[in-house]
Amino acid sequence: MDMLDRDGLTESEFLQRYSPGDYERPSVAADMVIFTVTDADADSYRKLPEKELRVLLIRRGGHPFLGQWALPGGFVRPDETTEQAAARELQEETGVDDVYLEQLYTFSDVGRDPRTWVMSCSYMALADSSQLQLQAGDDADDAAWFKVSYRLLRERKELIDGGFIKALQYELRLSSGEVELAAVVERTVTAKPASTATSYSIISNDGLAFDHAKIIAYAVERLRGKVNYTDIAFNLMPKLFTLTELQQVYEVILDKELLKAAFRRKVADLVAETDHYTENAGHRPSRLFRRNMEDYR
Amino acid sequence: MDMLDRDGLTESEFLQRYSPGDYERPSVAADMVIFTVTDADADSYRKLPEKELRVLLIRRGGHPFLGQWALPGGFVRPDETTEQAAARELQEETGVDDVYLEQLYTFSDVGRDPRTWVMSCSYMALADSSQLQLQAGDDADDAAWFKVSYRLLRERKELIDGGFIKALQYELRLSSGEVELAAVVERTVTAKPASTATSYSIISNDGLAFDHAKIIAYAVERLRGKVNYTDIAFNLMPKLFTLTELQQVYEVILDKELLKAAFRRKVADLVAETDHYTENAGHRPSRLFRRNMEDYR
DNA sequence: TGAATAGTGTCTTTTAGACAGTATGAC
DNA sequence: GTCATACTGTCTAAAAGACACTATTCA
Repeated sequence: MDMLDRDGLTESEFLQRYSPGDYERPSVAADMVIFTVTDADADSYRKLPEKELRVLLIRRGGHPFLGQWALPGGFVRPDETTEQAAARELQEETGVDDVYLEQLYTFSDVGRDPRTWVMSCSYMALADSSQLQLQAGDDADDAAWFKVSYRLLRERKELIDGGFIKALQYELRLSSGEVELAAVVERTVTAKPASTATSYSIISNDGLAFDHAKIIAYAVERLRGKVNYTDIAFNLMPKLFTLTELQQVYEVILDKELLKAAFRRKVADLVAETDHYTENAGHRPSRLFRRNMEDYR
Repeated sequence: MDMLDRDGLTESEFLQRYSPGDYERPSVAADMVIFTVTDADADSYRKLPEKELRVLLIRRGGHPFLGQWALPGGFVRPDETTEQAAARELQEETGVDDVYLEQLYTFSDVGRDPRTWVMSCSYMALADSSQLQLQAGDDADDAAWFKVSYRLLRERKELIDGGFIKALQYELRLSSGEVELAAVVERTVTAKPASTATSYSIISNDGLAFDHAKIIAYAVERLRGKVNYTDIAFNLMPKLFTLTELQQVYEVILDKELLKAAFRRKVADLVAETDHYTENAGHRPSRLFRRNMEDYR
């Protein structure tokens, strides 16, 4: 390119002389909602264990939010993308690097970090629990996998002039052993004649650092939204699994029971059967399946 | 909170003494893909005009990418969210402030801005064209509304060890009067046994600044994805519209013809009929509808 | 009257929901 | 045989696709 600008400079001349101004810049953190699905303790050896959706949190060892629980994350460096920063943190926290990673949303509320101007570019990671070391307190950090519950608590709709406001409050409950965290997050849809806007806010929060309740709520909603029309759930499954296990994963994500026959029809093209079966259960063995890579939509 | 950290400080003491380190921070820009739908010139007064999906671009008056076309946007300031920055830029560029705004994705590729470290937090805005001044060259800037075409160009699938790579190339064409811009963007899905990853890359680019071809492609895909299961399209409609116009908007977004009867069934609950009709068309008048705000799902 | 669009009726196909039935291995 | 789960068959209901038909205005 040889175009000259107002000062008669070429692009390379311009770039050589360019110096960034000294206006303020934010720090950008990559924070991660790492989901996995684990087995609950079975009541009896004959019953199948229930599945639980879990998320990794880290107990803060310093101010601010000392003693509270936060999502794993860290600051993005100049030589990497936000995604690479997320993958790097994930590797450091969990020791795995080959997991599903999806950018969620960039949170930038003023004052969301009391120290300084920090934006959070958040990611959702999905990992098969059999590849993870699930023990808490692995690092010097106090890390733990929390069971996730996210349920509609209250619903309010109000008609306004030519539109409406709809507010949905969801209760987020996180539990790990003795530790119980809870928060209420509200999603508000404001529909006006010309435009519709959606906003999230934290109504109450007990034990979660920063605005991380909002980020986790956003992640659960994204996961629920995608589970039905994508094959995202397979990122939570081991290589071989039974169709009942796959259904349990869908159910624990959606917090809703599904009908077996309909579920099997729905996933029929997504899975491929193998010649392996489960063994030594107190009941009929189940065929093991793997993800079907051949005819992907 | 009166918890003390390792140094024996309370949270407020900690914050008072806190000083941000001098490590490098990125600039964060809010860039916007502003969509609207306009009428093409009708062949005959008796025929209905076709609809066109349009996006606002600004011709760069300085380096880098001098003379090329870029999305409107600007840097986020410390006292505002990325969304507020986007809304502010939108107001400055188009004079409207009551439009639909949705965060898309944060692009952070290293070197995406040749000057310095800049991330782009991108937004999609949807506006009713009757509220906009559609003339180009409104500001001192050279601004124009480009007709958007986004079509699948090539599809490639390759089976790899235990997984596959699927690459979809889309051609993005933007035209405004004599100006024609074109780019090819590839979406690559890499499915491995443990995880699936999706990435976007620019294959070719003629006339678009920065990585904005990728951002526009991402916006079109988001819009197409949401049009079928949300009421997002109403943000592109005037207060009163015919069902044929609504269908045309769906069709121009999806780049696909829809069946009239099925379409009307689908949107039946989303619209409310009025007692007004179109007038002076060269054919039977059409009932005007408005968006139904009463029974929102 | 005819060109062009508005709007409806109905048949078929597909998909989802519901539920009952049979099958099988460990004890 | 019994328990618990595996797996299948089939009826019904709802949604989507396809297409033809009638209705209405204006030049």
